[in-house]
Amino acid sequence: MPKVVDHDARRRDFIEAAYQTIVEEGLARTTIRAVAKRAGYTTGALVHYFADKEELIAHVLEENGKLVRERMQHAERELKGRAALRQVLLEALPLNRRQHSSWRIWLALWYHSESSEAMRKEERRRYREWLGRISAILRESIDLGELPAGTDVDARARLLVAMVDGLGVQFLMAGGRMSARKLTALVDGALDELFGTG
Amino acid sequence: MPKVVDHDARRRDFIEAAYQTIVEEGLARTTIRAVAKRAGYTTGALVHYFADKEELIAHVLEENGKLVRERMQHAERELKGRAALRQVLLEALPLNRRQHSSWRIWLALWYHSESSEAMRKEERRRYREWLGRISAILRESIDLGELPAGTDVDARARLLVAMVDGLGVQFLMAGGRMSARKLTALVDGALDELFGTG
Amino acid sequence: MPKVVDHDARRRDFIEAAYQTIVEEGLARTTIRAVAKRAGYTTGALVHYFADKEELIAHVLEENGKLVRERMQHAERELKGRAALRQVLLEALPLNRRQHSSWRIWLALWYHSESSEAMRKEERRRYREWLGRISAILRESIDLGELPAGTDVDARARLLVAMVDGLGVQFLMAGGRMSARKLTALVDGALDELFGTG
Amino acid sequence: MPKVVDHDARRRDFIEAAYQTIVEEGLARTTIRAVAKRAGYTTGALVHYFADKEELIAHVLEENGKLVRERMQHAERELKGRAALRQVLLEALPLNRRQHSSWRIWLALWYHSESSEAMRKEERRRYREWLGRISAILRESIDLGELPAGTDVDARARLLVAMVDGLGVQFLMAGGRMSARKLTALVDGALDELFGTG
DNA sequence: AATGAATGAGGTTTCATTCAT
DNA sequence: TATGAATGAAACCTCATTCAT
Repeated sequence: MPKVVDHDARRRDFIEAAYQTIVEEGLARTTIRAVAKRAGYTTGALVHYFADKEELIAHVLEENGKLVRERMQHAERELKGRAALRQVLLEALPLNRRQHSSWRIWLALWYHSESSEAMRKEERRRYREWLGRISAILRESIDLGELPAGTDVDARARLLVAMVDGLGVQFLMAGGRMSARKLTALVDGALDELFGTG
Repeated sequence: MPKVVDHDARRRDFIEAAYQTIVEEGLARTTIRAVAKRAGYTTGALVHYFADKEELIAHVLEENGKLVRERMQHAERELKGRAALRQVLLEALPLNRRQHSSWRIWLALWYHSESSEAMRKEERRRYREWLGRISAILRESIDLGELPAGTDVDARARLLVAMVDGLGVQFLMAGGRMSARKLTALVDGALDELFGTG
Repeated sequence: MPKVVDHDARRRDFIEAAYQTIVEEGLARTTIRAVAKRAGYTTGALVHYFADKEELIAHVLEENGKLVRERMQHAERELKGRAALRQVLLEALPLNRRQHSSWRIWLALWYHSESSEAMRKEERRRYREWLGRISAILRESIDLGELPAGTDVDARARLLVAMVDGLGVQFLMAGGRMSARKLTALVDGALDELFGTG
Repeated sequence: MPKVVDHDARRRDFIEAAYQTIVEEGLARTTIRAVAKRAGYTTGALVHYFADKEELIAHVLEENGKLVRERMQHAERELKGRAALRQVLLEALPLNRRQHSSWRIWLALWYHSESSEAMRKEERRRYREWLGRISAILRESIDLGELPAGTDVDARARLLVAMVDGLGVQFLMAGGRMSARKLTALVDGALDELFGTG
């Protein structure tokens, strides 16, 4: 019998180590040595689980997507219409530690997407999900009578996603000079306007 | 007798070469060798003008900011109120070749801002300018009667900047799947709403 | 009770797998992982049967020698004198798939012989066999009256072996630009001369 | 002014170091580290002159070809007909230190030719030269009346080249058990037969 | 007997930086 | 000032070998 090792658990270890390294050091400084060391193994061990660096990074992206998705789905399950929309948008912003990490990944994604097919692919998937999710909630809001029937759902969804992406960047770049409260207020202001409650 | 050299002109050569290299190859592939070669000099020459790579990059960022500023100022000189706002927002989006280049720089900025003080500093300057410019136009619109007097100028400005940043990223990531026309329509839709002309 | 395993059969599996890998990938790319995988086992299993890589390779060489020997012996059993000589020489050339494989092994042997005692040893054995075989057939030809009694058997044998080795290399390097027919014609021309039938 | 360096001389240094390393250690152990060290530089320096390992090796092959060519041409200038042929054949055999080195290169060439286009190309060039040279001398011998007019020059040339290649390998593999005198005697025996003087 | 995870040395390559000229 | 050769650290990747199970 082989040395008893939970192969999947070990893979998760490396993915988690890579995730944390990207978040803390940036993708450029995320070397396989650094990842392996953080995970408590040697570089050679990492290669057992991921053929090369690119494959490892791809898994990190996938993992990040999965985490975000779960948080969003949770918000949708609990709430409806405007309340759900608000929760999903806030959940996407870098207000807490987990989301802050996801944002570091996204910035890396945006930056590298011009030179990496894997990155582009992942980023497109992210947008597709985002737009689909927001659109669904908007249609729900229409059904609930919160929004007028003639609302251009697709355009609205794109503008909301843009707002979140843009506010997220602003918040990150402010480096503590913008409060979470202010960020939330901006989102609520936009929602007030959208739902005609301003 | 010292060799007569236009020190500033030479510096601009290197900055321009670095700018083009970042835009075309990405910051990761922007080696000082590549920059020096593109400028028509050797690595050793570059070192005379910039202490290290980071200093060179910082100057590229500054240069990029200057270029964008000039385009914006031009738009402001020619137009007023809503028309000026529209022009400034469109000017910021990656619709033409020049703006596309600036966006490549910004993505690099965002990505590296966590690990580079120079990047953070430049990015904060960019936001300050952006917000100041938009706020000024919004106030102008209020004066012109295009917007109600009670408009929260600061919040509006932040949301507009966020929209532009977010839409810019969406457009870049779409990689040709989103038309310039559609992007413009999204901005116009947002302006219609803001100015109550939807 | 120990697990019942046909030790020799398992060893042959590995040797055969290594043989095929060398032939198809070259000795440089013949990693023990690749061999083990091709054999349907893991690297750890291979180690049970061969102390290290060199020992495995040595067995491949031995196996290859055995295969060639069998083909030659078959030719000798069926034919006599010049006819046997012709058959043995042609059997040695890389005209068919099996022989092509042996030639890949020999080229590896020649190349590595300077740095590997095992290789040198195997190669010397190959020559000893070759020369003994050819010499025996030449003496047979003398007995049959096909060759004059004064023939310098040893020199003749060495020149014939050299011819085969040299032609084999030419054929392999030509990479399809030399036909099997032409190769055969060259051998027949040499035999015509040797046996005074040109 | 730059550091004064004879660029071509430096390249030759590296090529010579690589040549010696291949000869003494074999191509497999010819690492760029080893080559650079032997040349007295660091690995980084080597990269200034050769983009990668393959390019360096290609130059070694070319250099080797040049050396052999020069020796052959010298033999041809001084002698005619059979005497020239004898000299060229002996010059090709690994009888002296210089030729011994060339043979190590050729064995590497043969071995790696299946997996390297550069190797195949170089080897084909070697054969073309070889055959052309021998054919020319054979035609000269016909003109001189040393050989009958009907001699099949092409077939003869191929057999002579094969003989030399085969004898060279035998000699190398014998590892000192075959004397230079014996090797020369074998060649002379073959020439006696060819020129009808046996 | 067999597994296959893990090690760690060693390979090629890239590149910011230094420095003799 | 300018050159560009040279350094040397660090990156990714490969792989024979070891060893706990």
